[in-house]
Amino acid sequence: MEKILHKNMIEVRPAERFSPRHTFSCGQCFRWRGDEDGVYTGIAYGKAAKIWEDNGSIFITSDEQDFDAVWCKYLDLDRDYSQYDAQFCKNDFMRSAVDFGRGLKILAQEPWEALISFIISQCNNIPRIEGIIEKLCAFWGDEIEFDGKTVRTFPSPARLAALSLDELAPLRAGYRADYILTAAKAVAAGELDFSALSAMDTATARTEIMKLRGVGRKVADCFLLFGLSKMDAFPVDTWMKKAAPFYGDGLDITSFGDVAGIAQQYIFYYARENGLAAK
DNA sequence: TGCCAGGCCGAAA
DNA sequence: TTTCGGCATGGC
Repeated sequence: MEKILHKNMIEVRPAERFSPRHTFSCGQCFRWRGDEDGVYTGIAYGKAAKIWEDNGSIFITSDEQDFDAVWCKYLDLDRDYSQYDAQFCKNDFMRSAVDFGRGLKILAQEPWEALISFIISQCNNIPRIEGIIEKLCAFWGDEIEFDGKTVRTFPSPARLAALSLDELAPLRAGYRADYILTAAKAVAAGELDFSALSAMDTATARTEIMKLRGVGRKVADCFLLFGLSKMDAFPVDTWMKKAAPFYGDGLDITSFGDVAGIAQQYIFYYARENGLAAK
């Protein structure tokens, strides 16, 4: 991967291993917005940026320091996913899924944001998930200036922990509000330590995070995969169950071993975008 | 209008 | 251990 410095912008090439569209619209994150030109705007680790692809390169509005400290890791740019193609493409279905989503990357999201985002996602549809998270940030996030306007970060655990259920009511998050508050209080009180979880093996970390009220196997594995970059975690949701008869044709998600989570994301994205139905 | 959404909890079997 | 009703809300 080649990094080229421009004024207020970093160029990375070649671009074929990273697709902003597939990465930001494959259902792993809820705060990146694309415009009609394919320019995506979002916030991570307190930094805002625009990211787009043009003429074989990826462009990121960032200085070199933020690129090295935040974006390179967040976008998983150093990992070449093509190394998994032979492993993933074991049948026609998997070949189609990988072809469809080629260029998607598993984002290294902030653990706290990933946890809350996927607590909100449970039994919910994506437009509404995005709406609830947008309100969450608008109400309680910190202001930062970007591109001539004010944008807001994802609110801190302490900020949310100080709220009551009544104060969370404007989110219209339903029964999930209680889960959000429970998680915020656990993190703010130091009972839930993301660094400690990160150091654990996946199975142990899963057992620990599932002790939180409102966190079952599905939310836990989304948190492990998208929030702690544990690539062997593999969330199984309704779409994955619908897809199972297809990818499971002599194949099992666990057979993808320590990158099962990446395989899972190809399958989920392909199944959802193509309205895959069970046989 | 009714069905469904990147589910989870607690009780019953 | 598996199954199942209830849960809040709103997108489609």
